[in-house]
Amino acid sequence: MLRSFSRSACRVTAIQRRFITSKGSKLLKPASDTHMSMESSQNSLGAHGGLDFMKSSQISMSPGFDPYDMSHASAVKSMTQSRDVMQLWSLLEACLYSKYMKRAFSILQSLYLVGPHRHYFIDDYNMYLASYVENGFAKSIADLDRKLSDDLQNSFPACEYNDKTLSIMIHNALRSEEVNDSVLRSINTYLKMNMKGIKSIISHVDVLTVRDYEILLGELKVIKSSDIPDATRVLVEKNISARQPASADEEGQESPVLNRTNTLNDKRSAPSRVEDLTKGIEPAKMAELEVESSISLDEAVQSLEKDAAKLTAVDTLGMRVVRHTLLGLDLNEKQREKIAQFHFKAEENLLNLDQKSSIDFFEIYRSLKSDAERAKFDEILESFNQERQKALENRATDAAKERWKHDFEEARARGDISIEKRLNVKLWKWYNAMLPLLKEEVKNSAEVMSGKVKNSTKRLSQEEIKQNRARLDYGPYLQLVEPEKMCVITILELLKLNSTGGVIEGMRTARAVISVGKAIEMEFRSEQLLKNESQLFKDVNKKSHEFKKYVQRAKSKFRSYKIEESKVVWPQAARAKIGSIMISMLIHVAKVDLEGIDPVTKQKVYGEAPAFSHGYQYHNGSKLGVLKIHRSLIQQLNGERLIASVQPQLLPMLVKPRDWKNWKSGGYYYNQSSLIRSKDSPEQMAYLKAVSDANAIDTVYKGLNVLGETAWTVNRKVFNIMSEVWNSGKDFLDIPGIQEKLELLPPPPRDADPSVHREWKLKNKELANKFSSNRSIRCDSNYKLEIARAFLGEKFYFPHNLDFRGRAYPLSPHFNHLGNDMSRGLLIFWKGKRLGPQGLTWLKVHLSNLFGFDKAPLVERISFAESHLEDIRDSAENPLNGKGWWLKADKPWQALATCIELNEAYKLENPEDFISHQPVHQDGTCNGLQHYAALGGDIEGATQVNLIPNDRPQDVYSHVAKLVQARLEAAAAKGDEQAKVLRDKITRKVVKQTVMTNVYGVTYVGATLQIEKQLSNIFDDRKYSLELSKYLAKHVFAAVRELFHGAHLIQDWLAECANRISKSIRLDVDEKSFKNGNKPDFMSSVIWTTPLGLPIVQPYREATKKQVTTNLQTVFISDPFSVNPVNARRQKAGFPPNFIHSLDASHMLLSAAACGDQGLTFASVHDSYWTHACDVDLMNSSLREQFIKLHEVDLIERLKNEFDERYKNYVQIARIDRRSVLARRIIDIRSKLSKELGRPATLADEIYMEKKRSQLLESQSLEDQEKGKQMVTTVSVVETISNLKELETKKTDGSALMILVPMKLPEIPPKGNFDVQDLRNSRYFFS
Amino acid sequence: MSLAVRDLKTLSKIKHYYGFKYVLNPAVNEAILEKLQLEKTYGNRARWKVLDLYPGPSQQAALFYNRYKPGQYAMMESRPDFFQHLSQEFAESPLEIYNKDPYEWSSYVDLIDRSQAFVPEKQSLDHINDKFLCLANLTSTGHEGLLMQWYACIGNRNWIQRFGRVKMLLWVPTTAAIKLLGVPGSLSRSKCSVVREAFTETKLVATSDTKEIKQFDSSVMHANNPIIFSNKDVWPSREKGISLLEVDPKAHDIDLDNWEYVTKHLLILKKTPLLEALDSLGHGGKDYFKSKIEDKELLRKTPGELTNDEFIYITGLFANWPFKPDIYMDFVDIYQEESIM
DNA sequence: TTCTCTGTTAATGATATAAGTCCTAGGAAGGCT
DNA sequence: GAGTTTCCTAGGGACAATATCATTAACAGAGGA
Repeated sequence: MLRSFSRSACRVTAIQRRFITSKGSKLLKPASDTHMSMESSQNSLGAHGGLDFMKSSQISMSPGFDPYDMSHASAVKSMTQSRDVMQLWSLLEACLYSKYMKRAFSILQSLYLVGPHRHYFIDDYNMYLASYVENGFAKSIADLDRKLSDDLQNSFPACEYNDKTLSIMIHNALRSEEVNDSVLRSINTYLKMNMKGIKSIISHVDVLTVRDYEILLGELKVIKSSDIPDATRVLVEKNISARQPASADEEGQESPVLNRTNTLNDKRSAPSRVEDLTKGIEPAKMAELEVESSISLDEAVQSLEKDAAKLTAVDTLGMRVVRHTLLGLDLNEKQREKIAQFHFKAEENLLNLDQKSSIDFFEIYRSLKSDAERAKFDEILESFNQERQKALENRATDAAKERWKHDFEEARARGDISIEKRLNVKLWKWYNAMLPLLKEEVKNSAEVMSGKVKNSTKRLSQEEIKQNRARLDYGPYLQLVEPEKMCVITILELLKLNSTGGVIEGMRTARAVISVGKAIEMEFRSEQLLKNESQLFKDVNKKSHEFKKYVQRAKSKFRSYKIEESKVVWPQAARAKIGSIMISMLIHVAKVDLEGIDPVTKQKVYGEAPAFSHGYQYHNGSKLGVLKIHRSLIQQLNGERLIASVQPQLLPMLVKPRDWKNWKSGGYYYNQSSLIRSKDSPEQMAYLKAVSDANAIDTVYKGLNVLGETAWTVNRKVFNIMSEVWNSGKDFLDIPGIQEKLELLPPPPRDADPSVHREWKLKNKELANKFSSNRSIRCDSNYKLEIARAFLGEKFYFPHNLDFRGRAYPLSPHFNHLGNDMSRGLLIFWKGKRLGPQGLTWLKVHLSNLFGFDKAPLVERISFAESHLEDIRDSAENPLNGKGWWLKADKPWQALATCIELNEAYKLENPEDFISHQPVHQDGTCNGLQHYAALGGDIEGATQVNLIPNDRPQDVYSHVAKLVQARLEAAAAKGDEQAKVLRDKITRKVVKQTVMTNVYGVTYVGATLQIEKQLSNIFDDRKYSLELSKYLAKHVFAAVRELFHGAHLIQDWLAECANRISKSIRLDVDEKSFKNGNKPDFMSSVIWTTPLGLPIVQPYREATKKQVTTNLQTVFISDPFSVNPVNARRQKAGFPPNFIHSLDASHMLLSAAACGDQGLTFASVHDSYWTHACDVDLMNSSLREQFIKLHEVDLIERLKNEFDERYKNYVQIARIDRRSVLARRIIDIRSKLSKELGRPATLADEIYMEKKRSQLLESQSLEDQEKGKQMVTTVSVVETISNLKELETKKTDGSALMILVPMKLPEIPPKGNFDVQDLRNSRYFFS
Repeated sequence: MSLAVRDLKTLSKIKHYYGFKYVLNPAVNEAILEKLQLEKTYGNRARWKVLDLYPGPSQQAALFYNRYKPGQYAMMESRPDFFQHLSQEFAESPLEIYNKDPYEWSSYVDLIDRSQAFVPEKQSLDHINDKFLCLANLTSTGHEGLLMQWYACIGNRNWIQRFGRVKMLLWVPTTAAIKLLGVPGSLSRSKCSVVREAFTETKLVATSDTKEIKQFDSSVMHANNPIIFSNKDVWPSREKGISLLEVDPKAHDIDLDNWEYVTKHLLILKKTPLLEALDSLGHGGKDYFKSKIEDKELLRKTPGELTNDEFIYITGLFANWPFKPDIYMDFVDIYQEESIM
């Protein structure tokens, strides 16, 4: 079948659809509105396999939507504006929180002046107004009325209030002492002023408190119960009935929440969106159920606890219930005792290891007999963990501080005055020294900001004036977080950054200041959430356990509401400034005690020196600001457990992550994370927001939520072994041993030959490099182990989000299943499943795979494991002192875990009865090539990567190795020396990595290095092996190209598309893009939509960095809001692999969703999919089905259509021979144009002319269309030419003429005959 | 016999100049030689050895040879076009041509030690070596690094400077000359000018009439009174000019390692008062030096205003600092890590 | 009172820093078949 | 004379940063019309 046939059908529909939608939308409406209108027509769009591609791609291409890729001038303008807005926002926010209402108001005035932002201005005003009210600036109702009308009429005439404004007014009215008639009158007026109905006013749970609702509903009776958002309603009603027991019945009858018609205005309160923990059950019912059970529990608690003799006091009722439930389970004596003594203090930091009397929840869970008990246990653990998670996320800094204090006091009590004081004692001292300094600074800058300090009044030195000016900049941010916390944060951050950035005993200043600033911002955000929360719920009766649930639910609703709402991030420069202030203060106070030898007197001397020192180092002639940590401190740090300094946002979660519902709501509870971690690409964010608002990427959310739902725990056995190895301090597998300090070579004599000096320098650099990379690996392993230790016996989850191509990653970076062999070996599923016959065999296969024996038929792999049963037993029972068979595996730690699992299973009479927690992996055969083969319909390629059924799995790497071998033989025969040397050295291993990464666009240099790594084992001479590697890399590339011809055609096509797109010009560019003559700045990046509807924007642009002055030094940081030309090279090089990654990511998410539907536990590492051993077959068939579903559509064709549509009317620059006919015609047109303009015409003029033509052609009026057809432009002339290719020349001199030609993408390479449906029977597809 | 001196017109036919620039006006070159009065230093012509590095079109070499007829005149040139040109030009002359790259340290070992083809006389450090002169052209911007290393070699007394205080006549880009000749307090004061001050007596002999020469410190122009030639006499001629430096090495006994560390770090903060700048030398630098330096006036100066003697003074204090940092760990290794999964 | 000119300041851009200089792609030329 | 090879050069890359100087833009204030 020919490609052209199958490809055209889809195109017509796409264009028609676009036509319909573009008519339906209004140009000037904000993007989100446009999409809403489109939503109605979406049903007809889902034709392609039910995936979200169509819906989403149309949104991002709709006429009103143009976030970034606009003309240079307007892009610059809007981006500078949005940068300004961002800065103003963050300032506004800061001022409001620190109660500088005056300054806040003037910021509002500036914001008001930003034209395009006007539409959203009312939100900012509301923020201001709410703060105004909250801080008691409104003396009375009338007072605020006056203010509002004055502001809106005089200061911001073009701004209209909205329902939120009204809810603030109501809230203010209800603040007054007594609720009398006049209050009621006012409230009634406000309610009547509604824009979208009373319900809309009432929906603002972030403004109105529970008490407010109570009064409105209970006392004033001006609203209906059904108007209150769900989560809050139950709470309000309960509260009312608690206050007025008499009328409880009455209210209760009214309350049943059956009204489901209230979704029109406020999506967020849609009752169908059930809160995290109560998935699938209608809230009201749920509530009833819980009330019942918890009340009865309450009673039971009393009776049961009377008997328990030695229960440790547990203060809250909630925790009593937790413990009670646990004790109610079927447990053995030891477990009971443990639980009885366990504190159940949620506030106890998980990371305070020494103080934690640990309880192994996993062990208890595993010992439970019935599913019912396990379910009950899970539920109760979840509610306990809910509290702990909150404590973890919010009290991290306090916990650290408490520990320092504790250690300090202990040391003092002991009278310990030795020089080698414990680290924490030092930290506590620093903290105490720093705090007053910081408080002083906070005070000073507060004074400067409130205008009390005038530079003119007092005589101030030049420096003070400068300092005060700077305070105006950073002052607002300094007021937001308690000084105590800021001190702790600063200290922790600096310790954490020790030896990063290639600095030997310290860190880069730039990184340090930004990290500190960022950490403070993070603290502010989560604190802010908490504060608001307690503010709004302060009147709620919390004493009874029964209420807790409601409060919790309402709070969680409130939180996600609030998180979604927050739009501000501090500008990088502000972070740096704050950070530098903090750090310079710490430098000032933090001291260490020293001893040293005086070089003159040779006496021992004692002294004191700053613990941190700011200086510079050179690298290749460029300066680098560094913050050095004193050596004596470094030595102490090496021995410490620094786990406490890990931000809680970087740890796994104790409870199920918040579901992804929206592009910026999901993951942690008190911290915002965004769906896509596109580092500072506002462009992609804009696209993402649009599709997210249109609910076009629900499959993505669904997949991610499945990943987040997977509960894990730490494999205690493996952990113990690892811990033993670790504590020995020796190097073992990939863990480097402890190294005391960096020993450098002594310098050669001064008058030695310069080459000797050079050698010495190089050697030392290498030593330092080795040292610090070992150190950082060991440090990283330490983090992993310590986190694992903290989570021993716990049930935890990994919240996920996506990188810019849509690949999923856990948010917690240190310890997760994507990590190295060590992390993976430590992780097992919380949930266990019986192996069964299939499970047992898969477990064996898994072991065989881990040994690298993964390309044989399954039977052989099974027998591999079976033939090593004795080794398995030995490894499991005697891992460190036995034969150490597991150490020979490719992935030893995971192999060990599997050995242990198998060994345990075989201890049973019937191993199939074993309850297994071990994840079993299924990996694709070079997953990238699988996608390429499917895209190209390339039969040979498909065979190689097991898309086509076969009784033996194909081994690509061996195959390529063979091909390379053949090439070398041929070359050797011709007398090629290098080929002769290499011909018998080609193994599977040598080529493996290169073949694999080739798909992902590895460069020639990268491949050379990979091969060199392998060859360096054979050849000693580094230079020689590098030379050979280069040579070999060429051959490997050629061989892969030969073998996967189809894939490479596609790859080239993708690259060429990216190349042309990133060198194309939009018609509405303006002169600014042409500032360097006829070399315009290219602004279009490659944008596409994944099959799941996720829009991907390649973020490769030329970054512009600027110097920002801070207290310590200037730092060089990039401004994410600047509009920069694209980096065409990177766009081109990145696109093919990124496209493939976006496909494998789609496949993963689809599979995740499918597996989730089937109730499988599912985890993935990009192209390696994990589940329980017994479910592997089920998962495999899902994987195949989803792969087929993905590739049923001709994705390349669809991509081209999308491109054609998105980059329609773009032009590119070509060079043609000046003497050709075409050239003469163009010159002719140009001279005419010049005459009209009265000046020489530029390329920009031509583009403008062409723009007019295309506007006419696309116009609705026939007359205009006709005009357009008549118009002759330099581009239209080219369109008439068919042999453009022939005319093009490469010459850059005078003989060539630069012309504009319409951008045309190359033709798609023909598709082969492979039918993806064949995959269904290929069992080695993933194995 | 006299060697032919080619003019600019002829020599500009050489295809590649590899980014180097040469003065190709015989009159200018003659004037320069006249001004240098080398005969005062090098009395014994027969035992006089001259090493000419990157001779290029070799107009200067021909003039030099014609004027002085030194006992040995060796040229080191490996660039194909120039090497070929030299081979033709001096085939029948006493001038020696070595096809070696002056950039490589090994070239000198080969020439001097291994092949013994050019063996200069080693002399003591109390005078300029009167049997060995080095001429070189380092006018390519890419070779500025080499120039600076040669200066460092003077301090280290290695490379050709192991034969005593060997005078060098160096053609360099004017911008480099400006940097090297910076005096305390001037705008162009930098580490390399301190190096120059510490190890050498360097004079500006000649410079082209491009506009950069305004940046020379007026005292330099005054004291050296250089020949100013037209930039048109330079080939290939661009807007940037070249200058000739006469470098006379000095004897010194500086504690080089510490001195390097101190100057390097202090000169980063050229315009920061010394007391503050000293803090960047290591943990507690400010306190230590404050207690050691009596002269408060010195502490108020900025590093850019310090003379080498003052740097040496500070170096002395630094060396005796009990808690001084490890000066050999003074480098960074960027580009490792940064692989966030 | 409004407007223009001038001096001041903030912001932005440019340049030097250290001191072994990486590699490869692309193009012109030169010497060969 | 076409094609291949060789050699040069530019040019991309990581001056993947920072201090300081030069230049420009912005701004305020004074003084004149």
